[in-house]
Amino acid sequence: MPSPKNNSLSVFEQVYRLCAQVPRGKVATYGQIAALLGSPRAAQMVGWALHELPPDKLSKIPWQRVINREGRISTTCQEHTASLQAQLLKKEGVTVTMRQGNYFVDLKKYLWQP
DNA sequence: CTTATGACTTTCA
DNA sequence: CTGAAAGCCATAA
Repeated sequence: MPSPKNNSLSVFEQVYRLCAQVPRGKVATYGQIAALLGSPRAAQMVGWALHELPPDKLSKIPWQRVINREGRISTTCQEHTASLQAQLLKKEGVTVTMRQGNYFVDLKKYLWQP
């Protein structure tokens, strides 16, 4: 598991920073974040970074605004459940719909475009 | 240097 | 259309 305790500007830090830039009421995809970091194929890294998101950042970083390419909340993390993420999004005015037990967001409408 | 892992993505049967 | 498999990238051991 990654734990970049050093002050080096790791991918994690960059991911956190980009997430913080996502405006309220908008969402971004893992691939999008990865592309902004300069590595369009490192989407899984983004997911990983958010998975390891430390508690102190959890309250400051809008991690819920980052979803997969289909606009689906595909978190498997037990601590941060999809339902919780969906609630956070709804609280921001983002419409979250449930299909077959999965939460979906309308990317056409809410995708963040920098 | 080699392996393993992960809240992803794309391709193929 | 659906599900499985391989591909990709950064970090840890």
